[in-house]
Amino acid sequence: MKDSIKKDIAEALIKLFNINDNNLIEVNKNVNKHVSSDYYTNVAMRLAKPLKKNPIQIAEEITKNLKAKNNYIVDIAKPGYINFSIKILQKNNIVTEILNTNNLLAGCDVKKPKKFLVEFVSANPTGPLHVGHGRGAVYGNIISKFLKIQGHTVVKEYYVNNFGNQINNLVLSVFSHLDKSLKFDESELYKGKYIEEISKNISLLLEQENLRNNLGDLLKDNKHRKILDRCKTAIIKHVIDDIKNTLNKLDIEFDNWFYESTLFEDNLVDEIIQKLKDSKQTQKTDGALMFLSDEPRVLIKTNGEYTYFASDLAYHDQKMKLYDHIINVWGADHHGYVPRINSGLKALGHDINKLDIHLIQFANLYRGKDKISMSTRKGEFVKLDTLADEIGVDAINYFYLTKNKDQHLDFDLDIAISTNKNNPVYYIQYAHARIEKILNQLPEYNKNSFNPNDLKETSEIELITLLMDFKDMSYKSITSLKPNIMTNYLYDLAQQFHSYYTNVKIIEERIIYSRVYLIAAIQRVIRCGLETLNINAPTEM
RNA sequence: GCGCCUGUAGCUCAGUUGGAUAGAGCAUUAGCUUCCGAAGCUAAAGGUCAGAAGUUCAAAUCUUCUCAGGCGCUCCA
Repeated sequence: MKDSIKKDIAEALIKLFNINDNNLIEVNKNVNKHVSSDYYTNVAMRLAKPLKKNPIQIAEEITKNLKAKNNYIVDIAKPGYINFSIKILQKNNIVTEILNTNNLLAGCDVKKPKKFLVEFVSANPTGPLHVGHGRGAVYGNIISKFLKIQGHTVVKEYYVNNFGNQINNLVLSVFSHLDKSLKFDESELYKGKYIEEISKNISLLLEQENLRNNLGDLLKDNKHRKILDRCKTAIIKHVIDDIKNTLNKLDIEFDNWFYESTLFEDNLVDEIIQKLKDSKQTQKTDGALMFLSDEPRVLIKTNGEYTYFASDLAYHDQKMKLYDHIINVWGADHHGYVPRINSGLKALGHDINKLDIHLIQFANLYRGKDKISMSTRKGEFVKLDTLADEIGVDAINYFYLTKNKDQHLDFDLDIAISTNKNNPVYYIQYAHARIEKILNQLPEYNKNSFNPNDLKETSEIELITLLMDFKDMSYKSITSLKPNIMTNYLYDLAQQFHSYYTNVKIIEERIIYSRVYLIAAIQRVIRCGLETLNINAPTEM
């Protein structure tokens, strides 16, 4: 509808002023409560200056030259708006359109599908996922889905940092737990229940090798290197399995688990360092190798170890070659790292427009007024598992997705577990279930036909207008990767429906079947929206 | 000190590439059950869009500055 209005205006402009510029014409949904129209355009005001004419006058001329006026009513408002009201009968057809369309999201398809890599979660394998990881996990998963809906090919990848120092600290943490007499830097050690669990496994492994009582020697002595590596591998596997279980619980599945260590095994890190050296963008400072960015950044430390920066560049270098576009989902605390990666990749000859780094702001969880902690190191955290068990996957998805990613998010578990209208997930699902109940009582409603003339109540027109918006709204949500647009819309729709339900009785002695079609269409849209967000649409609750 | 994100009703937040008189929910107050699920609905009240200047016919939205909060400025990960 919006498109056909736009087309009509475009034709009028060519005819009147010989202006052929589609970017000039905006047709927007009217959100102003004091104006009753559906759409408006500001084109007359934008033309006022170049044409040196009064915008009202321009609006009048355009209005007179609109072609397909039979679908809508036009009026002009100061200082130069042209308002379009879709005729009610025309509007009401959206009901059957929704019910007869196979794929409501078909309009989101892109013309040229690309190969995407979406890298997300990628928490260091030094402990279980906690609630702090939840937002990035859910966000990464949903934008991957949105990209797929658009028709792109998407690979979801978890980048496992299994190489650096923090893994050594994890191993030491386990050993420290097994033998209290060993002395390490306490502040570097990981604590928490999971360390105990891992320790049990490792203890068994060491007993088999008769090394359980010689942990100190094991660490010092180079001849036990192989055993030590086996321990390390077993520890990482234990942590990764736990992470996989948690993600599984959230219905998040990765296509690929990429281990940092393979970059070194395949010599890729040295390759890109050589490349950077060749491009003369490195320098040696105090025995360390620096990359010359905004300021010198360390690639190889004085002690010969590689920094994360080095392996990250190797990782991205490889991915840039394999994909058309890469999205990294990072916590907002990493933002200072972005320019470094960009300049590094530029130096390696990559087009950095192919890389998008999505920074997710922190989410704070509350239980009533108590803030929930999430420090891995101290072992004081709530596992994401526990959260999933407590509030359910639907609530997790909804609450993490309902705010823009740039927005700090406070979310209260007491609301998420409540089963009343204070909980928006519940409220939306309830609308879906309520409709199901009615439709169940009228299984053969479609033996009666839909008559657009039946729906003339204000509440019905408002609902239909909302249904009409679904196409634009879902397009915007999916193509701009903003799930919060969808959550907000669904809440609005549920609200309108509940109000309608309370005020208009559908099952009466004389049933108006067009109303049944209307609520069926509402249910269809709610289900589609919820499924898009990985939230269940229950038929009863 | 420098950089990124944020600042809209008491609270949590919407607000479309700049458009008309600023939008919800919660909380508060006052109402609504012989009737499809009250797991709900209706209404009232609540605003210097952090502040200032600028651009524009038009600014919550764009620019600059100031203030406040969060985060980052390691040869940490």
